[in-house]
Amino acid sequence: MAIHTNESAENYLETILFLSRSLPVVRSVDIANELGFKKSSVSVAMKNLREKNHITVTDAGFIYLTESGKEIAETISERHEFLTKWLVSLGVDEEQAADDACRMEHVISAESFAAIKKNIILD
Amino acid sequence: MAIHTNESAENYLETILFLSRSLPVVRSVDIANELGFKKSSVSVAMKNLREKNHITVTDAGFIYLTESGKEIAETISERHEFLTKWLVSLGVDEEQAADDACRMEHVISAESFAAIKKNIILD
DNA sequence: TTGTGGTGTTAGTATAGCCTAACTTATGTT
DNA sequence: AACATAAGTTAGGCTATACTAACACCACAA
Repeated sequence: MAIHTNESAENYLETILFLSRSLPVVRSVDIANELGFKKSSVSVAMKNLREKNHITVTDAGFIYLTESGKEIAETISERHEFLTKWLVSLGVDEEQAADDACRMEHVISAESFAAIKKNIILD
Repeated sequence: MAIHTNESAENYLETILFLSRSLPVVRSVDIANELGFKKSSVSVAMKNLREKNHITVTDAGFIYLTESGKEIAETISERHEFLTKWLVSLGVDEEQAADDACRMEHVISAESFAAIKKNIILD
């Protein structure tokens, strides 16, 4: 049976990366808004990510990905984009595609994703 | 964020269907053996499935899918087979493919699965 | 200076799903 | 009869992840 080891953590990291592309700095509250979670939930999650050394947080509350955090975020983000585009190219509705991608991106092995990427040409 | 509403339940139902293909009757202990779970866990899960009317259980402990249970089980089972074959056809190792399929099968929307099935010809 | 809004934290709650431990019950063997 | 084995149940524990409630802090405005 699948153990969702880190799905939640992966999502937070991906969101931090995503937000960092449009915001000058990323704060807990930005993540909460983006994900529709309460700030207390994000606060606890950030504490965990800090303990795992996937992020650093400045005194001002600005959140930055560490090397390991960036690596995870980029992996998930790449999958997200690819899977979304792929589903859309198959005729799936944008929103639904993004939604499904958001769940699939966490459960595919590196091996399978590589195989999919190699065999499916987009654009 | 994804809410794994029924991943566990879906898996149990799929397993019941799977076992019913090779066993004369399916009992809790068979499910526990198949999934590598403890019988107490299965017992509780069966209680939930019973309450949701996805299975019926005879006095002798034989488990049968109801219409709704069968429908879910068949949906998931079809996805499992399709996704596994697909990944294998892309060069993914049998075991890894089955493993990934087992996780993907629960998170894909009906719309996306239909689109994938329509666009990918296997065999 | 006092008050208000925005941000973050902590504590405690709830649910899902697995686990171990302990128990009941039925069956079957000696 | 007595005990072992197999099957199922219940109670309680643990982890992950979200939640609400309550509070601390800061900065700015009246």
